[in-house]
Amino acid sequence: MINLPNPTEAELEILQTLWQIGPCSVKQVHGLLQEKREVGYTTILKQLQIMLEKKLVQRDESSRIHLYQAAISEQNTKEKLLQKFVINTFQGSSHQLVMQVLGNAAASASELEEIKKLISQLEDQDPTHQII
Amino acid sequence: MINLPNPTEAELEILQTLWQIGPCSVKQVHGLLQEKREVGYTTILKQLQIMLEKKLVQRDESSRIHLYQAAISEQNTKEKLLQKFVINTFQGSSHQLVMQVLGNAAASASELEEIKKLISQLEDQDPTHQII
DNA sequence: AAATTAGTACGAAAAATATCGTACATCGCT
DNA sequence: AGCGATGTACGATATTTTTCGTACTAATTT
Repeated sequence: MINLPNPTEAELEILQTLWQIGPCSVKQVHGLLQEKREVGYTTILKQLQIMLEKKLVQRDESSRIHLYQAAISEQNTKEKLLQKFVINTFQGSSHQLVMQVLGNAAASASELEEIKKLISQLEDQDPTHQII
Repeated sequence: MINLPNPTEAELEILQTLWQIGPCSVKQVHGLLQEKREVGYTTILKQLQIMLEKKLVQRDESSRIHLYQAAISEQNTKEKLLQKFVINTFQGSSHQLVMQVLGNAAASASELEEIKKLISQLEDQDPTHQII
């Protein structure tokens, strides 16, 4: 299975927090995650330290309370994760994936509208656009 | 991180093979995967045995050469994997995911057409449809 | 029937993730 | 200065997933 060097699930969970609230202390991250599930403080601390080594986050050590922030962009990370997911699960066919999403999860009327609008834009901007 | 009881990556890789070619021997599965990456025969064998325990596959032992086949449906499995992925990566917003796909990977004109068609169908069939 | 070939079973190790306990440092109070 | 509260560092363990070597069994060939 193709394995791009991506954050693991637990790491992604932490990244989501950092993307959401920006630079913050271990305590803050732990606080938020704690709301979702039982997890030890040092677990998150350790995780952040590991992520620091992997350069997934960076930290400001100027004060005693270290502040962590994401070192990789939300957009780019999700893009890569999506790419990997599509390859592993839908044999690389994003078309297939979209059909699955629309077919199963579907969307509200207004959101379908929005998607249609985006599609039109794509068609206009580059008629030869060919990727999937 | 939410963890639905899904096949792992290596298991999914094998399932994809089984879905594709139907009931077959370890040798066949191994042969196909071998084309993609270096992997030992007994690795696949063991994996299939584990998957049998987990009821991800079933096997026909009537002949000496056991034949394995997927015990879970392709459709349903991908649906669940997608669900989990959307939750973990896009905070449950399939809308966000679709926008990401269309924006980045995009699609060929004809496929965009197809998607638009599906959207229209969805809109027609149930105007109050509301899920994302 | 002996030797080679083709399978399966199974234990165990390797690798990757995830989780935590304990020790140590620093700050703010009394 | 002494003490409790709040932090970080780090080793260790647990868990999950992946991989493979070795042993055993049945078939096939010579």
